[in-house]
Amino acid sequence: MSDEELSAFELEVLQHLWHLEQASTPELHRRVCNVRDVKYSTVRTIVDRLERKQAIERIAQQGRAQVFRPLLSKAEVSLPMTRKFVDRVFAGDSRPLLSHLLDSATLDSRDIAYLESVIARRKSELDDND
Amino acid sequence: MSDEELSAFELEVLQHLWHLEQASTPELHRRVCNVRDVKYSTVRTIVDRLERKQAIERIAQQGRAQVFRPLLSKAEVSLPMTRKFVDRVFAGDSRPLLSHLLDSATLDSRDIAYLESVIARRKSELDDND
DNA sequence: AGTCTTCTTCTACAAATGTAGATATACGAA
DNA sequence: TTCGTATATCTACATTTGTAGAAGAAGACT
Repeated sequence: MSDEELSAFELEVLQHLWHLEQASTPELHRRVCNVRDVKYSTVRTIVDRLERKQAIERIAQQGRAQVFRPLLSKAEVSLPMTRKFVDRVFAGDSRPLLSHLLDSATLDSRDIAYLESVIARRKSELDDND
Repeated sequence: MSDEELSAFELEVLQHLWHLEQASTPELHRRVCNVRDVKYSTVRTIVDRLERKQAIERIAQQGRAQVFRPLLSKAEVSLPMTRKFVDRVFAGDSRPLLSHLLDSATLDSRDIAYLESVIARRKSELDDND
């Protein structure tokens, strides 16, 4: 079930689709080109691979261009990828990553208030023997 | 400067080296085999690639076995990889990852106390206009 | 209707990755 | 000192990934 690995480039295109909700291949090509220069057929190949991996689906035709939308939600992608990443890079222990992010992320007061509330909850849920 | 990408398998072997501080190829093979079954020459290939990427170096000979040690620290590997991961999977915004980890990580009271202190510091460092 | 464009589809290809076999060789034991 | 075995080295190969060209076809413009 959608458990194929997604490559860096595939993720890049999927990000655009998440952002746009849906998009044609030419549109995706333009978006990618805003960042770096790649040929249309390159992007098209990535789109095909995403479709084969059932990460996106065709939903319409705009002129001769096909329109796609994501089949996988951000969470469906990011949760398993995060697990794998933590396993690979942090030997399964997410705490160093957590503390690094807490230290380095750009956070405004609202973010901080939210994080405080999550920590407060985690604290209240502690077993006595922790 | 050590800016090559490290593959999943290369990271796995490097994790063992970080843990052991140094190890011979046969030792690494044994460790990897504790988890899944791979041939000696497979591990040896990975070790060679790590050496070519200057992620590890030979430091000794034990009988006919060569002993290696990491040349890259955990931080030297995990910091750039984390940046790339956040870019790819979270479009550069680490906050969703942060809150997911804060929510899901296994934390004892000591961990929580530490995280509280980091948040307190971040809070105290807030600009007024944040 | 004819032509120009723009997309699609197919094919290709080098590099990286995971995986392993074959062959040579140096240690260590007998 | 010889021999068996554990290691090293080298070669190989399928798959995935990033990248793109060629050829055909469907819309759009005149």
